[in-house]
Amino acid sequence: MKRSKQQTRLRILDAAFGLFWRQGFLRVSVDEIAARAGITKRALYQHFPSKDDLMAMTLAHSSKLAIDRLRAFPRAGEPGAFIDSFFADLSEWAAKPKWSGGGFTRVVVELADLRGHPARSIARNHKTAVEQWLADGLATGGVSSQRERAREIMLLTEGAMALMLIHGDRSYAQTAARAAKRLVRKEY
Amino acid sequence: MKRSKQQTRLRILDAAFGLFWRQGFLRVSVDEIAARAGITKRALYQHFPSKDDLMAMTLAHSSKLAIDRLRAFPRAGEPGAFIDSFFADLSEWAAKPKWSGGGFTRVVVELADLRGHPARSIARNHKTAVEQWLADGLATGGVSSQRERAREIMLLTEGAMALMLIHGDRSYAQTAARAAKRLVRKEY
DNA sequence: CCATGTAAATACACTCGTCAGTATACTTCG
DNA sequence: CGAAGTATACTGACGAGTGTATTTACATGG
Repeated sequence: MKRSKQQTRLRILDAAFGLFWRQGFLRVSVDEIAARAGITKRALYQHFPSKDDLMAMTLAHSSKLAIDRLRAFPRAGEPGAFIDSFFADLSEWAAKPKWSGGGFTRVVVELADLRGHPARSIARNHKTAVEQWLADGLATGGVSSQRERAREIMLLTEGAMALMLIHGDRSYAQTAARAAKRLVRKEY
Repeated sequence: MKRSKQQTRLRILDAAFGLFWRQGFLRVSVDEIAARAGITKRALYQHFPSKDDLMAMTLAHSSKLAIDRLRAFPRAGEPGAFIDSFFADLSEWAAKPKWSGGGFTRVVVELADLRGHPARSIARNHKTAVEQWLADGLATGGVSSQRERAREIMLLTEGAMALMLIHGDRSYAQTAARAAKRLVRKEY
């Protein structure tokens, strides 16, 4: 059962991501992560020095994945359609049976009082990248003041995630999409 | 040092609120709460049967306080001014040195995978009440489609809390206020 | 083709700390 | 007396991280 270092590392990151995402940081034990990765705890600690580091690495890894996914997202064409498909995607994501909100925001909330935690700056960079991606997409669609519009869409997106989680009601994503489309209309 | 049952109960709720709000549910121990309330743990357990119940009672209590505070909020007059003062209040709140986001949202996020937890329905009711309060305020100001507009403002508010926490940048509240004002304009 | 070294992982017991919740006997105040 | 609380020690569980000896599989060189 010899596996390459990289391979095992990835297995651990995948396992950690799935668990952190569903149950948060504090409610997941290192033993659980190791078990899910099909590995012993001792072996896990040969790859990551501590649970906090593992969490930071996990976030960094899933940020990469999420941003790759965004890059593949259809962004050209009319901004209304772009916004619609963006929020439709969000809504579909939230439809997963055990959806527990966005992983990045969740982590930041959970570690809200720990200002210096490495995971927080990763989450910050991630959100900044998404906002930038939105601004680029809007500019491509001919929207002016893309920076402000992109921020507004970020606000609506984060709000939709929180309220969908609180109420278990996905229609908040639709409301957010309608609001976003009105906000980017030229006539306004 | 004889105190009335009600008095002690309130001291505990206050202590718990302060700690839960800053550090979340999991990161606070019952011992800490008791110490902060100036009481022994044993005495605390004569008022609340478990930490989970205490948390639920704490949320219910602080929901009452928050809604009383909202009721005292100036709501009459021009909707633009109403929205401005609402988000200004939010921004000021977030300026507190150790601000850690909204307590209700934080709790829901932290317990995201525990669907049946009593604290969650309290948070849900709270957000519903706030949304209703917003709709009433908008209607008073002559805004039409107040329900949809109120939902949009909720989205912007929750988003602003999340992003202010993530980035440590209060300007998201201003962006949210501007967006909200544009969304309620009659001409739209 | 086989020996042997070595990286990766196992098995498993153990330390140390934390924390929810309990038990029991005592105290204070009205 | 009785309600409210103190003091203090305890149980039982869980979890992060370590120590140590052992095993598996591949690589390389003879």
